[in-house]
Amino acid sequence: MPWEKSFELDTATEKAMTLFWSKGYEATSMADLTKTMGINKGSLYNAFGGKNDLFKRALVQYDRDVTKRTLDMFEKIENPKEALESLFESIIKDCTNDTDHKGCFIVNTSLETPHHNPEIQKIVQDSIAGTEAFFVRIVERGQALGVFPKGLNAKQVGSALLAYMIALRVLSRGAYTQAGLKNIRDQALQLVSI
Amino acid sequence: MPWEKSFELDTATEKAMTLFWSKGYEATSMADLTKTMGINKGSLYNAFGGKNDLFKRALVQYDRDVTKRTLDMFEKIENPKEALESLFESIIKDCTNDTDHKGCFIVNTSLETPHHNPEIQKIVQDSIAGTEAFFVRIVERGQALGVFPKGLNAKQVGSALLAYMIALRVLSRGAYTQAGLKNIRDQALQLVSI
DNA sequence: CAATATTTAAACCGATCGGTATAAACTATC
DNA sequence: GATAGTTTATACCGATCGGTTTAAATATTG
Repeated sequence: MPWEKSFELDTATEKAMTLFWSKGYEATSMADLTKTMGINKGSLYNAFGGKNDLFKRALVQYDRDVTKRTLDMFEKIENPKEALESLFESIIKDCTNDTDHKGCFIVNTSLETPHHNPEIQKIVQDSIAGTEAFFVRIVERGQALGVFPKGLNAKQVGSALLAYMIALRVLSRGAYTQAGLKNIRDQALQLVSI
Repeated sequence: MPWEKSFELDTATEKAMTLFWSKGYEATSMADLTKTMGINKGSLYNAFGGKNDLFKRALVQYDRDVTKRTLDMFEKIENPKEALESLFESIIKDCTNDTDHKGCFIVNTSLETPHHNPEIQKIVQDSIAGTEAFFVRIVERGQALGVFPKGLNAKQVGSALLAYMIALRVLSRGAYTQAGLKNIRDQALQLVSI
């Protein structure tokens, strides 16, 4: 056996991810990708298959390494109220820190969803369903611990928190003011305040 | 004076609008546009200037003929509670009726906003600010009429309603279930329930 | 009909699109 | 060092991109 592939698939995918995340599928060209990923066109096609396959791989990797990882992190916070506060705070902080205003790759893709193939659509749907389930669990745990009102309908409030999060991600791409974002965050947290 | 232009600029723009609305800027080609608008390439460039100018014109026209017109319509409803109910109902109804799942042209564009020129960005920002102001007025009027709780912070609740609306528009593109959309609508209306 | 202006179809432009092929340079194992 | 597989650079593919140009066909006014 003579040689192993010299570049890490996940590392290369991560660079592709950032491009697709920032610019979307259509506006990202293969030339962009090879330049940013630092690998040759031939290697890219050999390793990933094509633009669409690479996009799908990047989306799956984002869901695994960013979305799921972030949610896991916040779910480990013992106080659900603190978990929600930190989560929404981090979304707003993202907005100031990320000069590219990339927002959320999944949310961005969900807007292009009607023009993607079913596989991509399913990844987006599952990811969003996962985020909603996360919010429902947080609400239920908060109720069990007595830090959230017992009377809340956890599923309903979970949907509402998902909605607030998505709106923040959308508006953080540039169409809104920082003050407006904080208003929305405050309203989200007020949903579960006693 | 020999002749007037034979096609209505607004009618042609409306057809372009539907394309951009459904597919986004990048994914819509000049060939798509000339075919759908039913006018020749030369005429299109002569009358509109180019793809970007046409996009801007379509976006302005959408804001005028769809967004503002719709909001005006709902604002004319004397009971603010009914106005909100009808508005959110119509968003959900859009989702079932429109097989293309176009969502909202302004919201769709706001997601691509980082890659559009400042003029386009401003149209999106102003439109969203206008929608927020609409919600604030509705809330204030509802409070004055005693159908909404007096204790609400109208600006905060206005932001929250805007957020719910945006989330509905995003999720109606296909990433969510009909039941989930209704959950979100219910939560939005509960914001102002006594 | 004559004059004027618009629309159309079509060829054309250079650039770029996603994707492929090739051959040389490289790096590992044996 | 020979061998085998990977990488690179590069040229190439047909198709399409946004945009321009040209000339003929068309429609409106005087």
